[in-house]
Amino acid sequence: MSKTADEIARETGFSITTVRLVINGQSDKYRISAKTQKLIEDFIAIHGYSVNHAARSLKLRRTDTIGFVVPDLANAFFARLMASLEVLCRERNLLLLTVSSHDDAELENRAVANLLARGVDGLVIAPCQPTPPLENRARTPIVMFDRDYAQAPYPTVVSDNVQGAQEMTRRMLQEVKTPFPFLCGHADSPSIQDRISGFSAACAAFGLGEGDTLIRLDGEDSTAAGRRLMDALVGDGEAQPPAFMCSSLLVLEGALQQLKARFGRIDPTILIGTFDDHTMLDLLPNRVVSIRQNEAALAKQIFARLIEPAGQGRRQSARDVVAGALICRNL
Amino acid sequence: MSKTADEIARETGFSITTVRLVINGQSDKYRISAKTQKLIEDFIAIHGYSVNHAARSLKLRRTDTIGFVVPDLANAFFARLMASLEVLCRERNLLLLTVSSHDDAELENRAVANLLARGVDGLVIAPCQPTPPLENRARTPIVMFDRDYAQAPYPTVVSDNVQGAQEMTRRMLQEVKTPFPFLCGHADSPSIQDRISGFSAACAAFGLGEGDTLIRLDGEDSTAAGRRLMDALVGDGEAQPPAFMCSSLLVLEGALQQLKARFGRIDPTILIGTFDDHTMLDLLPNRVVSIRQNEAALAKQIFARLIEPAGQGRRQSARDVVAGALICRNL
DNA sequence: CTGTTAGCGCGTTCAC
DNA sequence: GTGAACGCGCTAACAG
Repeated sequence: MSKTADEIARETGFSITTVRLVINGQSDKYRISAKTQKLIEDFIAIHGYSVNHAARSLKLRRTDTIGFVVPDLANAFFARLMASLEVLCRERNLLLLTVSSHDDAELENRAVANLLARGVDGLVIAPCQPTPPLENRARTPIVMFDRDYAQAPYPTVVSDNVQGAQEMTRRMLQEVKTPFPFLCGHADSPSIQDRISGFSAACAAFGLGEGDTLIRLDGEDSTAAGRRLMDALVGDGEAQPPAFMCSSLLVLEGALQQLKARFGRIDPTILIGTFDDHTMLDLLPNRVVSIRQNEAALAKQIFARLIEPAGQGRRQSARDVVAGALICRNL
Repeated sequence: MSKTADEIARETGFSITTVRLVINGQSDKYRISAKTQKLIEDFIAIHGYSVNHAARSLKLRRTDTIGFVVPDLANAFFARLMASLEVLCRERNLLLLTVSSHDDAELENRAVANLLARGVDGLVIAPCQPTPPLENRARTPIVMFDRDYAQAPYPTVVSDNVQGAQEMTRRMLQEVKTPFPFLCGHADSPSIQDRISGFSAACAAFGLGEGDTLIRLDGEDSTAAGRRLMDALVGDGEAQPPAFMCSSLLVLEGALQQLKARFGRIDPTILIGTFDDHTMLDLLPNRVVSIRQNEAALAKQIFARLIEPAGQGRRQSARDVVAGALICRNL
């Protein structure tokens, strides 16, 4: 460990105050003699000094840390969001404490409690359950994102799922000009509800009736769900669907796996739509439309909500919506 | 904020020691009367209590945190490793502080310095440079992984790249029975050197001479590098290579992008080999061989090295090697 | 069984 | 220009 301010004072013979003034750059303000200053600075250059964050936190009641709880960092979206948040934190000398909940409500609660107990100065949560029972006694600023469970007593930032679904659906209809199915995992989550709304709206705008709006639901968001949904879709038929849309990359993966298992290959003429983007979609020969969330913009908005003066809308649980981008491949 | 132990003592009328004994579950040991215990527990149940980590750290000179520095969390390998490490940490009530260096030496140094200054109890680094100039004055246990820059003064844990490359090459030769190129990004890194050794060894074992061992190098690990390498490989020729191997997913992506750009499509008969695995490789119709690193085993080994008593081999900078798994698709 | 005490290192305030 | 002292909340050792 570097020296403490006390040690420096003792070993240089100056008083602790003098040393501190130099360390904190207030030497001019208090007219410390130039040579004293130089002496101390030289000593530090040799022996080093770094503040003891524990002591500092204890005194200032502030840890210079932000907690971040996500369902799963293996999900590229969360990883990218984390990267964006990290940049914002670094600019302000904050450290991001990231914990994954593995989509487990119990783990999520423990993570939140732990971070709160460690006195984070702010907390960002992508909840995996409707009601994170936060006993937030410290009144730590909290922001939720990604999933907007309506009742949340905290500001929430989400991507514009309605708009995204609508755009993607419109683009796909323009291409195939006929109804196509929307395979939805994690059907009970609010974001998915929004995506369904957007899909339905675009279908209606295209003149399709209720009966032509083909939505298939599954409870979980996984490749298994994708396989189930695709299995139910193709049934015993001999034809691969000309087009379909998925609620997430995982569902898409499962759906494609199922096609491959069932037909031995993926028909390259299928038009594919999916939420969330991934460079590996480049590998498909198919026409692919996807919605990429704007992680940087989301992070910026989250951060803004996090550090905005308390009471300025925090109580009203503001809800921010950030647009995504439509990405087209091979068309 | 929850009450402090002092407040609880004052407000219940007991002494701070009594309160603490109850809090720390040592009430039996010190024979605190049952009713005193109940009184205090009830008070806490109502008003809450959680230790102040800052004060605790200040006193115990221990933060119950582990620092983790990686080049890039968008890289699925690091994300998975982080997840594995997190589990190990949680079991021991440690919090993982993860920071990305974005493959920037300066950021890496700052991250390391910052974490060290914050007094992490251990530090795990996937270095992006040969010499992380660590002024580790606190003698914090440090473990390096993923990239083994030989001189590292700390224990290092890496995947068995020689063995992995050898196995993959052997499997591919068995399939195509003819020399094929190895496209290498980030050629100066030690892991890549190992992969090249393995590749060469397998080629030699197959009876191929030096001239048939086709290795192509690029300085960086990126899709751009992959495109460059593939471009140089196919030149003006009209044929796609029957088989090739890549040093990473990024290089593979770039190589495939280039094929697509050059020939309009990716020949599905190409045999592809790559380091690092990704479920999206399922989407390719091609035969694909890949090496998946064993993140859980790596994490376990890293953790073991991190918490092992200092001096037991730490100084000798142990080097652990963990085997990866060969994954075959469509063959 | 319970109470008292001495720091951990830092920031702040007041005194020389 | 410089020094001394207090308190943040906790742990640990010792004194009843």
